[in-house]
Parts: sequence; C-alpha cells; structure tokens
Amino acid sequence: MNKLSRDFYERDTLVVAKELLGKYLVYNDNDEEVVVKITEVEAYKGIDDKACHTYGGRRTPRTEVMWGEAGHAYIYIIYGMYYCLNVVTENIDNPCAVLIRGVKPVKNITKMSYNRYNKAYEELNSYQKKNFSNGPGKLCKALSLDLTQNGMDLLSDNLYIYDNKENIVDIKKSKRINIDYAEEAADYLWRFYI
DNA sequence: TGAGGGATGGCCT
DNA sequence: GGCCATCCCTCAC
Repeated sequence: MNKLSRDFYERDTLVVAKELLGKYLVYNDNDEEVVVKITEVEAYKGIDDKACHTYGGRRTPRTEVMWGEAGHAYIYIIYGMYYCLNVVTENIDNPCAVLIRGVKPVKNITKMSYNRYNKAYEELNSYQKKNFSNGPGKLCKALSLDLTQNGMDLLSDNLYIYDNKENIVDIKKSKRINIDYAEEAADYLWRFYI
C-alpha cells in the first residue's frame, strides 16, 4: 500500500491537484472499507485566489484547518445541505486546498449506494447510476463524510489516499465550477479531470 | 440532453 | 441579511 506521504501534500497546489487524479481514496467507516478513484479535482490557491475560502487572509473557525498542516481533510457545508471534501496542501500558514469534485466507486459500492439512496446499487435507475458520485456533495454522501471528519489526518488509517500506480495520461482542464463571484480568478483553468 | 428553479441553513459582515 | 466550491426534479425538445 503506497499511502501518500506528508511530502506529497506539501507542494504546489496545482501539482498536487493534477497528481491526485487516478489515486485511490479510502475511508474506513465502522470497519467497513470504502474505496473510490479520484476523477475530478479543483485547486484553491490561498490568500491570492478570489475563489478560495481563505482569500485575503480570511481566517475563521470554518477555514482553520486550511491554515494548518498539509495532508488533512477540510470539509465544509455548502448550500446548507451538502458537504464538500478538500485536501489541505502547501505549508502551514499558506492556506490552500484541493477540492475533490468527482470519484468512481472501486470497492464496496453496496455500502455507498445505501449511503446515497438507501437502496442496493442494482435497484438504482440509470440516471442515479450515471450521477452516482460525480459531484462534491454526492461523493461525500456516498462515503458518509460530514463535519465529523473535518480536520482528519490523511496519514491516518481511517481516511487516506494511496497511489495505485495507475498511469494517468490524458488530464483535461477547465474553469472551476460555480465561482462566478471570483472575477478574474473565475477564468483560471484550475479544474482537472480524467 | 439541457435549462431553469426551489430547497436549505451555516457562515460571515 | 445576503451569500454560497450543490443537487435533483421538472419540463421542453
């Protein structure tokens, strides 16, 4: 098992974001292991990035984890109803993160399906299967992540990312999603997907 | 297949 | 009091 090291996360956010594609995210929930493959991410580059929660040096209870050590999970509530999972990057006091926007189930899809729809995967309709975990709120629901896991160390045994040694060749990029308020930063091509 | 809109509540000023 | 790194349903085509 090639669990990603602290060094991996303590680097430039754009580099980490791209290299997270194809990696496997593991969550041990009550001794039931769920594994997914990361397929879509976005980079949020700290105090100079108008789309970032820490833009302008904002440091609040919500963003506190981003100001800390790289390799921890930053989870927040969005639109009052959903959770988003981020990975903290760069150094302490340089509050950057990578948002995990999409994943594909690798192991224990049954548990994920019950988390998501309270149904077996085989019972889902084609729309539900197609949109199973292709969004930040959806993947948190599928993995059963909420604020309980905020700040969790990704070098722990409960929540971590490992390198499956898959060769990712064709990385696509685009503007980040739903950050129209971010002026010129809304045009940066900091969304990466495979 | 895509656009349009409602739900919903914590966070921050 | 306004904003928001979303999701899902509806409806039209």
